[in-house]
Amino acid sequence: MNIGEASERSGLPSKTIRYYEDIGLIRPERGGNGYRDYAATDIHKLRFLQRSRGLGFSVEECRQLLALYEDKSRASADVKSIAEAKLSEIDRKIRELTELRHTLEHLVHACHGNERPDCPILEELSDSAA
Amino acid sequence: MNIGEASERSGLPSKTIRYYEDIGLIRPERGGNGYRDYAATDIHKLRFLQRSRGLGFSVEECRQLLALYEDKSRASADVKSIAEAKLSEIDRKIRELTELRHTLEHLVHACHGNERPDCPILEELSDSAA
DNA sequence: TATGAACCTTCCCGCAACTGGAAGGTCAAC
DNA sequence: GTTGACCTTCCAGTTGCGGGAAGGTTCATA
Repeated sequence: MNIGEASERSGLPSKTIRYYEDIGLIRPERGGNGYRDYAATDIHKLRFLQRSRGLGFSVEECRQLLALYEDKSRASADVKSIAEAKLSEIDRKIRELTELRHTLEHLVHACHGNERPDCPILEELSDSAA
Repeated sequence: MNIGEASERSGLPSKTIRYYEDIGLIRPERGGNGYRDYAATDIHKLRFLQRSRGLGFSVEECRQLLALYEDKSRASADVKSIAEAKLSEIDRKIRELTELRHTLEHLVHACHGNERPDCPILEELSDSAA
């Protein structure tokens, strides 16, 4: 199957699929005309990539997950530890964003938002220790 | 003052300060030896940038904020609207990450994390509609 | 049979916001 | 005079693609 259909079936843009090939995540066959030819297992991998990227795994993490997926003798603990690391990373990001939210909300509430030039937001950014 | 001291006082790496100059955010004087020479107002701007970047504003947003900061006739409403837009963007990111967290936590809990190869995480990534 | 659209190919540039490193100039101390 | 810590510019790399050029292939239609 050509890349266009692979794109439709996997939910990934053709550009992305070519990129994944570039960085060695997938290796489709080539037809006599030079076109990429995707087999069912390739589509499977592409969908796997689409989902794991959607879950916030980096491409390198996806590479690890894909390797574990193809290694029938791997322990589920190996996969779990990657997922747990990602989980705590997500937690950290949520914490950081929440703090940011508080600070910014405080500033927004303090600002009158009128036609006058005095603005607590700029004052805070400029003067104090945020 | 040289870039090293400007770096210490602003909390920004020298590389970043040079980059901000490259993209036109600051324009320090130059000494006879070609060294950048930072005045107090430059340090002020750099700290402003350091804080607003830390609050999650993009460099382009920082450029706007800096322009508003320097424009004594601007209305505080202009600043407030930028901050409010950023606030809802942060909210959106938090929501997305929270959803992600739920999905991933569900998978992690479902996985035994032992020496056996069966792993619900990989099964989910591979088979179903995440 | 021609031709036009819709595919496909490779290649290279660009994004954000820096970071690292190479090659070289300057300055202050010993 | 020489060491070492500064400073300079420039170039390349990062992440994960997207845009677009220049060209080949395939298929339907006039």
